[in-house]
Amino acid sequence: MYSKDLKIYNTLSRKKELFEPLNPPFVGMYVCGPTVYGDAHLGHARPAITFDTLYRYLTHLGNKVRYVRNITDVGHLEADADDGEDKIAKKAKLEQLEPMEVAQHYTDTYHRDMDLLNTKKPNIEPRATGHIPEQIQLVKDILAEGLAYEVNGSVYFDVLKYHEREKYGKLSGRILEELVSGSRELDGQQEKRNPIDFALWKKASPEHLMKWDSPWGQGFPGWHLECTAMSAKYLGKHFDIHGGGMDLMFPHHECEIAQGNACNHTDPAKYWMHNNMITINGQKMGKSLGNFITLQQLFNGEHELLEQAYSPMTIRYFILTAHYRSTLDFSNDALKAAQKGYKKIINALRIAKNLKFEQEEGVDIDENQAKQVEQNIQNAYRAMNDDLNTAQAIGYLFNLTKKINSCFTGQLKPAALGKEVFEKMLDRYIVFVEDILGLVEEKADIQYSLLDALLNVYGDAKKNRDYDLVDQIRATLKTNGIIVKDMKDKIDWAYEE
RNA sequence: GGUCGCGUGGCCGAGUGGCUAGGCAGAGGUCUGCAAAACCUUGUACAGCGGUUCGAAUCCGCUCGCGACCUCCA
Repeated sequence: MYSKDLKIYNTLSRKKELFEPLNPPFVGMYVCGPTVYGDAHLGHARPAITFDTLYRYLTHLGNKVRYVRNITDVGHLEADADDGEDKIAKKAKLEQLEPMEVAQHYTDTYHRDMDLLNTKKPNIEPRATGHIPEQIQLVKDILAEGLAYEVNGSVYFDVLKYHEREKYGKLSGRILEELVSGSRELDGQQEKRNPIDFALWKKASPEHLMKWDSPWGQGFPGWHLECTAMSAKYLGKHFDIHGGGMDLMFPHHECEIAQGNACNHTDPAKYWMHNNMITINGQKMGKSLGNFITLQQLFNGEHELLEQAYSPMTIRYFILTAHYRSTLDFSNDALKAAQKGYKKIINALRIAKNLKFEQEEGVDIDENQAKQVEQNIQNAYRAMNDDLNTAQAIGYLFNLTKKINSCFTGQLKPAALGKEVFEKMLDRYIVFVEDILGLVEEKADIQYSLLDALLNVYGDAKKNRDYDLVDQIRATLKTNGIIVKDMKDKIDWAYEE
């Protein structure tokens, strides 16, 4: 069989490490989910697809994975906000809606978009607002440890004191002294003993919409607390994998580590994984830069930077063609190329599902061809095992694509591969494309039985040399995104690339 | 300013001391009524300058360029 030794890059050690579950075959995986106060955009797609693929691959390798991804429906404090109003509440006022109504709406649209990208649902998708008691308990625990202090109804984490016990900054590589000297004075920091301290619990102003009773008065939980509370609740105090975008490394994940160590006396996760960022035409995506593209805009092409619409599977494929730790640049040229590549894979997938082995007289096994097939399968696994290198794995899949297409057109006889290798090739190809990479066929808006009937007419017309009719059928199908494939002994169709 | 990372052929994007990445685009070919699809062939790429080495895109140094985080953000 193929190697199951998966190596993943652990941000904590800055090295690729062999992945060894804490309690095999069970694997606990926590990924930072969206803050639901706006439509899902490109930046949400990458971590969702990256960790979906990890989830799929870990499962494929035989692990029993519990995948937890939170919904942040308590807005985080805004950086420069001096009114203590959180993101969700702010948007709510703007739209005259209840905060939970806003959260529900964007949770729904997030789910819709994630479904379109064919990401599997997490096993548990906890909401921050559903875990206020747990978060209050955490604050109490950290206070009891003497690593937090209360000021005017807010509670702050005492980073310096924590640092005496456990190093602060080990995930992001920050040096505490530099953080202290380099931090800026922001509004509302007068309460803190030190600028780098962070809020565990924040006092709510009277006009603040989302607030809860606590031992320190009415307020709401701090930036980083929900992940500590919910990961511990559902995965335990020490679990296998914690994932998220690189931008969350500091301060969010650093603070989670501090909180976890403060109250649970252990690092929350054994492996920390971070996907890199996305750029658009070489530029960082940002609301202020006017290149903020939502997934829906991408799917329907309605954005001034987009020359056309790009389907969800094109986006998924595109994201998988780069390694998750590399930055990935979105451009029309790159996406158009991705669209063609995706369709090439899917056309071969269709073929792989329908091909049957045929033994033929006088066809000997071509050892060289058979060996190439074996090696490409092995290499695809090796690539995935090497820190989830989907880009490289796809490269090997394209080599198999050629073999599959050749078998279909008759240029390579299945018998030349031998039954075992041939069937393994088809099986592994389907498993890789559909189960591991999560690439599925986006069906054209067309009835397949009618398509077959039309192709019969097409075949007859060809026999009768009625080329006007032949061309007409071709043209009609082409407008529906279907290409007719004429081969020596048969006729088939494919999605237009 | 501090910390970290990156610069690969026309484009995208793997690789990271010697072994074809791959896709898109381009060129030639097979097939075809013509096409398309598919397949085959085709690209002397690794920012620049030095250094280490038998050998460097891959290691080291410098220079230039780009980016990320430090501040809402995935």
